[in-house]
Amino acid sequence: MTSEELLTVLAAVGHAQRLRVIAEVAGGRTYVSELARRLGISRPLLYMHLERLEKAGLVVGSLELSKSGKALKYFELAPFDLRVNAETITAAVAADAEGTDSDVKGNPT
Amino acid sequence: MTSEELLTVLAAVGHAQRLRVIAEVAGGRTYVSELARRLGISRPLLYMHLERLEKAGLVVGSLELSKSGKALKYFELAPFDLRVNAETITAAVAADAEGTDSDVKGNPT
DNA sequence: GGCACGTGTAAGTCTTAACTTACATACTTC
DNA sequence: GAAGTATGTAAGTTAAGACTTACACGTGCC
Repeated sequence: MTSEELLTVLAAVGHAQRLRVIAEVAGGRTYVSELARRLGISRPLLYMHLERLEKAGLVVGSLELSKSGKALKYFELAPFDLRVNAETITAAVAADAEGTDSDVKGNPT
Repeated sequence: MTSEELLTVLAAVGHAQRLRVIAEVAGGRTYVSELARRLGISRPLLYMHLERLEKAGLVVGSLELSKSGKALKYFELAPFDLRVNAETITAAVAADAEGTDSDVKGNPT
């Protein structure tokens, strides 16, 4: 994991609104407009946050058609469990310095 | 842990420069000016980042006197291991709601 | 005393992210 | 076809961080 990837997740999660979004989505899948109402924020704003969370791989969205024919964009939580400690961070920063060699270390024994 | 506390850590760690700072300090304690040179950033800027990291409890600084009499501000890594997952986040957001009766959901227990 | 090296901080600039407003599109129901 | 609800995005404003420059202060050394 490069520091850029790590940063994408950390920066995504390092914001009050997005923390609330995650908490809400963790309670069950919802569609955007409904979520915006629940959180009391504007839909475009929520949209931006969801985009960022999705890019970080924390939530996944899917456009679905209700049986009434209306298009609803549902979001649900993606399984994630990131460890933030000195080891994770130094490894990520070191991965940058390694240049092109991505140095896959799934099991740093 | 409230979301504010969680956020302090996540926001502190969610920045490229600070990631590098942590990685560098993880390699051993150093004083500010030396660290600034190594990272190639200005001392006041580093100062700000260190302040933020310290506030988040990720590093600890101590002003020491070298035997030559010069004051050096040393920083070293604080032990930390935070888990970033749905559970941590929902718990933190829920902790906020405790004590504030602003929004009681339609699920009275 | 003047230079080199260190800490600490104030004040400004600049960049980026967050947020708002507004509009286009689509389908349902009345 | 107008009203309601939904998605999607563009364009603008505002707020927040990040970053720079500059200075005050202290100590050791030539």
